[in-house]
Amino acid sequence: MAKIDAARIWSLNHRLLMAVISSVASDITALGLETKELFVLAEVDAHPYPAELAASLCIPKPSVTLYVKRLEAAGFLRREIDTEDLRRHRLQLTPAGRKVMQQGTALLSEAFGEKLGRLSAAQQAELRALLEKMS
Amino acid sequence: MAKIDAARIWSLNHRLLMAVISSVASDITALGLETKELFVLAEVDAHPYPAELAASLCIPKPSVTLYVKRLEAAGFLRREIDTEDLRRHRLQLTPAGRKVMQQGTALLSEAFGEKLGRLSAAQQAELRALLEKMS
DNA sequence: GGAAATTGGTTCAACATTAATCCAATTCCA
DNA sequence: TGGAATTGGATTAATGTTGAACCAATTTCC
Repeated sequence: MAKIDAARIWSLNHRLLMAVISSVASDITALGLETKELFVLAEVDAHPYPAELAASLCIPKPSVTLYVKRLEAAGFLRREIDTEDLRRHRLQLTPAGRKVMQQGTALLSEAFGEKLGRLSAAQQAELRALLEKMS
Repeated sequence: MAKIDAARIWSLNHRLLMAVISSVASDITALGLETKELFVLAEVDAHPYPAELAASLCIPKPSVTLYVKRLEAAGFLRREIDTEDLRRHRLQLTPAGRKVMQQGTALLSEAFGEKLGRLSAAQQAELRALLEKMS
């Protein structure tokens, strides 16, 4: 059962996440960014370099280049050459970027929260713990 | 905390799934289909009509048209006009399609199983129950 | 019965993504 | 030290995806 079940759990999970993301996609674009760009924004604090973002988010480097370029043009991101390594671009959220990131994150939270709401607080904590253990 | 935490759980989960999928992508394409096509194949038994697949998988109709066309050309899928409703195309896995679907699913299971393996059997069952409750 | 609205699926043109390739800065190591 | 290998990031040409519009079958409802 283990093998089959893993695929089933994966697929359940995948559909759940996809349903959530597509339910908020239009609200997110109303904030002035695409959902993929929101993922990037939300990771910048933890991974302030494009190469790190690409690895962390499992997206190709050229995509990161593109998203960062758009986010910078929109005034959500600032980039400066790293003084330690002149190849690297250190990224930083602007105040506007942080605001829109928090708004987008709140939208996601709200939508996912509707699903999470079917669980008790203890179960939510349990879910989080299980996911963290797997990460 | 509820709001912030929902986004955190969502994001944890998302990264986990993306990491799994990208780790098996090349093995799946070696089977002769794309990962997106595998998702379609794996849903055909439960949702044998393109419109249902689009809704169930949260992908646009034109994409389903394309994937189904490719899967049919590859001999993994057969389609026939539904006698009840001449607009509908009833889809059916071919033996080859079922085989490759099972192989692809097994790859996914194996990769996800490595993550799942960090949980006890009881915890795995718990995770599944939580996800089903949310779906 | 039959016009209007809905639904299943396709097409195509516009748009988004990415593999392959490149350049520059850095690191490795003989 | 200095040439080879590696790494960060950008570019571009090719590929993948999808919104908008479409046609045909079905359903609704007057």
